[in-house]
Amino acid sequence: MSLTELLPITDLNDCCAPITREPMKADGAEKLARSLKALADPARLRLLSIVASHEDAEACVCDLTEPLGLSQPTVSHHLKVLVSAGYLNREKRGTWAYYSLAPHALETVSGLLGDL
Amino acid sequence: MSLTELLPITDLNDCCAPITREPMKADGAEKLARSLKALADPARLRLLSIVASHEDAEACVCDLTEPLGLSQPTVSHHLKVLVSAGYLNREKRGTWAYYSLAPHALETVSGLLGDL
DNA sequence: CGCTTATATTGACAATCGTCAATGCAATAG
DNA sequence: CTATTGCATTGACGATTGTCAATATAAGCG
Repeated sequence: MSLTELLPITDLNDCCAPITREPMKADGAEKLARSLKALADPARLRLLSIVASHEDAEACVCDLTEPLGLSQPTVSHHLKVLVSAGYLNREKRGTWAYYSLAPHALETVSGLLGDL
Repeated sequence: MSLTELLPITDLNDCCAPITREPMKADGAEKLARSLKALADPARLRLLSIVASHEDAEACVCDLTEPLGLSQPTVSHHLKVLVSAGYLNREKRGTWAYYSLAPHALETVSGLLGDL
């Protein structure tokens, strides 16, 4: 996945007309596929799920490395993919980086799948 | 994606308890990731969308090759991925193979994302 | 200033993926 | 039977991915 080309989830809203039964255009299909690819990894799904179940729905990298059983650079990499795709927000406070769920990102992509 | 290990979508229903705010287990994350990976490709999203917008929601390979601009073997490959993941059903009638949407597959995965 | 701690980046590697040309396999037509 | 048509499979190829070790950056502490 090329990180530099990821679009925020909000751009997905115009990937396809919501009600019509027309086939998806190539452009919309690529946008949606990019958003799904960012989600389609067990480590990233667990990261989202751990963040979601934390108090205040935020967590720092140190909270995430051990439960996943992956190295710290690998966790940082997955977090970057999720931020680039618009699923997570990143806030740096002091030495720590706190990740939190982006408000409607998951609902948006989930809704688009339902309309497919 | 290893085609032999794909599970039917129905198996996703026990990938994680629906309401709880517990982090996903590794096993459930892998199942859901496999289902999402099958979806996370522009050609496959367009295939689903074309099938969905057809009369009777079914189409043969000959209907699908030209609108995608991909070779026939490539289209057959993508269709196989979608069938293995449980998104499409395949019925052979005479020389033709007709693909149709599996009834609740997309809703299931879409619902799981919403609960994440 | 140097030392420690938390996170990010780089570079490498094996594994997987998407694609096509060539070929195989069934089912129908003649 | 042979020829044709629709689809599947195989094998190859470059491209992308997930992972880690090593290194870099940056913030706080002494």
